[in-house]
Amino acid sequence: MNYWLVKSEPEEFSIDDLYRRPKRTEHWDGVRNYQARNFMRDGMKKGDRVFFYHSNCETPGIVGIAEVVREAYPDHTAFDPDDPHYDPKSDPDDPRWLMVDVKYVRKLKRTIPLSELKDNPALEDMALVRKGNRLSVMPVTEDQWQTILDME
DNA sequence: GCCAACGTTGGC
DNA sequence: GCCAACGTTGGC
Repeated sequence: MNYWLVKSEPEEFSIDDLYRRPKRTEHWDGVRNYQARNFMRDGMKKGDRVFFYHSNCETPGIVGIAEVVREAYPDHTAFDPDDPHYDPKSDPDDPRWLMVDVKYVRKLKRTIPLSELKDNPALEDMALVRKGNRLSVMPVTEDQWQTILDME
């Protein structure tokens, strides 16, 4: 099994929003970064576990766990001119952008704030804690996963 | 192919 | 709200 971390702005889509979705499942649309897309396309497999991270909010940090329930398929929001993530260069016959479906697993007992993640030497290789990193989908090693669960 | 300009991300 | 860091765009 592989481990991942995805970011979301809670005012746009929070862990509670995921919980309230039918079947507690939502498609992870709107990723418009090639590196992040490639992780979804090439790496994310059904059953993989995913840390849910809240960004751009009062206390940025890891708030919960989800799981991949459907592997990469075309992100239809790229084809919709009325969608904020519309990309005219994504051809429906050769989709440029992909998404996966993720399902709520559980909330963490507490938010693990970014500040604590940055302070833990065991996590210094995570893209998340490196300065200026904007990647919204990233891999997490098994050791990092366990370290974070221990922090919970 | 270079690189300046621009738009976005996201912590603070 | 500010702004540093980064990715993308497009002129040349």
